[in-house]
Amino acid sequence: MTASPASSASSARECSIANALAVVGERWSLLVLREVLLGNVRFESIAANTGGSRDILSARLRTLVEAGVLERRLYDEHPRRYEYLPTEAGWALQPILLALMDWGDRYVTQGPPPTVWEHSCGAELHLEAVCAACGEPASSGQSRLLRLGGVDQVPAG
Amino acid sequence: MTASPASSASSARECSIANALAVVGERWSLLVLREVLLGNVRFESIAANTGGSRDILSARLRTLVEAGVLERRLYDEHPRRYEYLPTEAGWALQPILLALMDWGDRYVTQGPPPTVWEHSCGAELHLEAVCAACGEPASSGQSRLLRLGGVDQVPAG
DNA sequence: ACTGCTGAGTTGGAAAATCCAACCCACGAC
DNA sequence: GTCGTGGGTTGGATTTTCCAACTCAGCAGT
Repeated sequence: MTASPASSASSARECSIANALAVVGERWSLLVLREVLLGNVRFESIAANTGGSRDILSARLRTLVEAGVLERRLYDEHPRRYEYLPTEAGWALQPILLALMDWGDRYVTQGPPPTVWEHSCGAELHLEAVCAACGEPASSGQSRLLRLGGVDQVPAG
Repeated sequence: MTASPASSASSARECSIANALAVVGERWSLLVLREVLLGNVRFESIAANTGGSRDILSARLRTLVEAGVLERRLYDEHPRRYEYLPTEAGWALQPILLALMDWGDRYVTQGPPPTVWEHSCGAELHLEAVCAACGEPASSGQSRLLRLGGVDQVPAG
C-alpha cells in the first residue's frame, strides 16, 4: 500500500487508468469483486471460489472497503459475522469484469467459455463498447485523444 | 510467473476473468498497454510515461510478448533497437482500458478527468457497455448467469 | 582520438507483497 | 465436552518489486 502505480516516480502520466489500478489493480482485487458481484459476499465463499490465501483476501477486503468499493456489513450479532456488499462504485466495475471475461474467452481460455451470461433480450451476453453519445462502436481508429494529463493534444496533421 | 491467480489453489473457479488477469493482471502490465496503444512503443517512452522501474518493465514486456499481446519488432539494425507493437489481442484490450479510465474518472480521480478522448461523432468519448446482440445496455440486473465454470446454473425461483 | 549522449536493457541488494499452513476465538450442535 | 463453522490472524519462506547504478553499442561533436 505504500507506492501505488499511480503515485510512483517522477514524470509518470497523471491518468485515471493508473488511479483505477491503484484501487483495484492489486492481485486478487478483481477476483474478489467477481465473487462479490456474483453474490458470494462472505469470507468463506470468497476464499473458496477465488483460491486466494485467507490473509491476503483479508487485506484486500480491507483495502476495498477503505476505497469505497465494498461495504462491510454485520449480518449476525452474536458470533460477529460480516459480509461484503458492493457499493455503487463496486457495481460500476461490472462492465470491466465482463469485458475482461470476454477478452479472456477470446484470447486466453482454451475451449468453450467457462462462464456464460444471458442478457435480458434472450441472447448470450457479449459486450460491446459503444460511444455513450451516439451509440456507435468505440473501436480503434474511431477516437482521438483530446487531452492527456491536463495537456491538450495537437491533432496529428 | 510461477503461480498465476488462475492456476492456484484447489477449487478456484475456472474462469476467463482469472485467465485474463493471469496475462494482463500483473502490476504495470496494463500501464504498459496504455502507452503502447497510445503509440509510445519504445522502451524509453514507456519507462518515462509509466514511471515503472526499467527492470520490471523489461520483464513485463517480455511476458506480454510471450502471451501474444505485444509483438517485438526490430526497427533499427545497427544499434539493435526494438519496439513493441500491439497485436490483435493487444488492441482488443483497448475497451478495457477505456472502461477502467471511465471508472477511475468517476470514482477515484479528484477534479476533472486528466485524459479526454473525442469520438468520431464529435462528442467526448464515454463508454457504455451494451449487449452485442440487441444493443441494449448491459447494466446490473439485465443479465443472468447461465453457466459458471462448466456447470449450468439453475434459475433462482 | 576523446567525450558525451541516446536507446535498450541488465545487475545487485534492500524492501514489500504473496504464499501456505497452522493457529485462534466465539458460538451452536451433538 | 468435543466437533464443526465462520472469520479471521500469525509466522516464516518465497517471490516480486523497487531503485540506483552499470553495461554495451553506436553516433555526434571537437
